[in-house]
Amino acid sequence: MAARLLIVEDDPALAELLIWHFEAEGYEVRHTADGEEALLLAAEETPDAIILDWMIENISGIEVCRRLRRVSETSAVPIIMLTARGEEEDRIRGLDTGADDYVTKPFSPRELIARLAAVLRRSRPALVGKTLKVEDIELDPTAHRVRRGGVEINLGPTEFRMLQHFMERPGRVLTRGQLVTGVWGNDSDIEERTVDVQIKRLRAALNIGGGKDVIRTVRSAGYSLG
Amino acid sequence: MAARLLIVEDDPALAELLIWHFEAEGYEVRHTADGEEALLLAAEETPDAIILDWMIENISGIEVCRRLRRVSETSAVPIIMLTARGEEEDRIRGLDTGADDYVTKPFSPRELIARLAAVLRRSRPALVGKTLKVEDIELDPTAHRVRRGGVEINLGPTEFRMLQHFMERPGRVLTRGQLVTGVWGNDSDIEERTVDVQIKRLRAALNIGGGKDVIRTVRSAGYSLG
DNA sequence: ACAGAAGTGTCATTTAAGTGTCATAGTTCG
DNA sequence: CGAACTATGACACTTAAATGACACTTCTGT
Repeated sequence: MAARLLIVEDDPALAELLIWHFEAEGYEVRHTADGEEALLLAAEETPDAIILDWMIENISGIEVCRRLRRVSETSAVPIIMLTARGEEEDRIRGLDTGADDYVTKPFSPRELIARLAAVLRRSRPALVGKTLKVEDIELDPTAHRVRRGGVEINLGPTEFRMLQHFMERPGRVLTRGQLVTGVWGNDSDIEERTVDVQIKRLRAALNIGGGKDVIRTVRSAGYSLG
Repeated sequence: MAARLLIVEDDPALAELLIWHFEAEGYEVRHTADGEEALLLAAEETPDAIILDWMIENISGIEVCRRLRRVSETSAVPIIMLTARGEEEDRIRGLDTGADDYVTKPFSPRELIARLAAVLRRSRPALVGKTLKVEDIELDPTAHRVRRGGVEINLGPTEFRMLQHFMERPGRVLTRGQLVTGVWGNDSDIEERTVDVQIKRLRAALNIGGGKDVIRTVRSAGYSLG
């Protein structure tokens, strides 16, 4: 599963360069030059990370950053800021605003790619080939394998994606809507009730060895793991 | 719950400076100058983050980093590297090795603190103040969880919204009218007396462990928390 | 290509949890 | 004491989630 990236950059030349490099790295890239549009896109598609230029049209990058953090859909998405200035004050303001890292222009694409990998390693370990662990459940994304208490568990594809989605966000409550877009994809017209059924199946599969239920139902909100 | 930090730094002056600053920020700090000892301490105490100098005695910081990543206890702990060099190659090697961020000497403590907060925000959001706290009650909005004195408490949706509403305005007296619009929404036609009932239910839930009542009734005005 | 197995989405139904209102009992304060 | 409020228990009602069944699709091995 390729990581999805949103690049917010209003210099067309730089944008193209970035898109080219990231696509070569296997990322799925969306791009906009406009801050307002960036907010919409981000909320709609919840990318795995956002590359954000400090100075863009309409609103400043820092303001975009702040607003991304305020919206619950995007509050957890890692943000890397691109900035032309090098002063420490600016750096700190960027970080306080909620950026996860910043890269000072001029930079080499290689550096930006390394930074992005580092940031993703934290937030979405599965995208960088790490096994996920929550309580006694282990999920190896590359081997497509799940174990509970050391015992291998068999999951269908949807169950697997759903479990991975949960394990990347342990403890967090996900609404049915978030699960639909996260597990089935952005443009699927799935009944929200179907989520319930899939949850039931996932539960059944995970508890097959007699373990206690690890999926918590949060009434009128959604479900969470662990 | 204070975040626990491990500082690995062999320059005594710098170490002391860092310890002083981080403790002032409320972190619980452990320190060692030795690489091997750092590995032991890290595995034993699994800190919430590690500040690691690039060049230390015995083994290089980069080697420590690599080995921290290899041990399962510490493989997920965020690492910030301190480095004296500024060359890009080194930066990238540091990140590839598994460091989550690096800071180039000389740096200001303020910057390091901001970086640390950024890194922790990713890995342990609960430690960076995303949860609301009033007296011995904690409410985590993303996990949809409430604890009193460390013990988990189960709330219905309305009770949860109501508690959150109070916790966002600690100490403030809210009239029934304000509560109706705040908790039920602007356009709800709810009896004001219903607020009383919901308050009673919230109280019952919060005092389930035998704690004293934290909701104050203000006669002819409303209610307040804390 | 084909049969059988495994997996998936939807619906109707059952079960459970939470909510709003009211009548009544209890408090507070002048 | 009595007026004005607030607390409480009961109950009917709403809303939400779990479940079982079933038709349909996708895989898998032959």
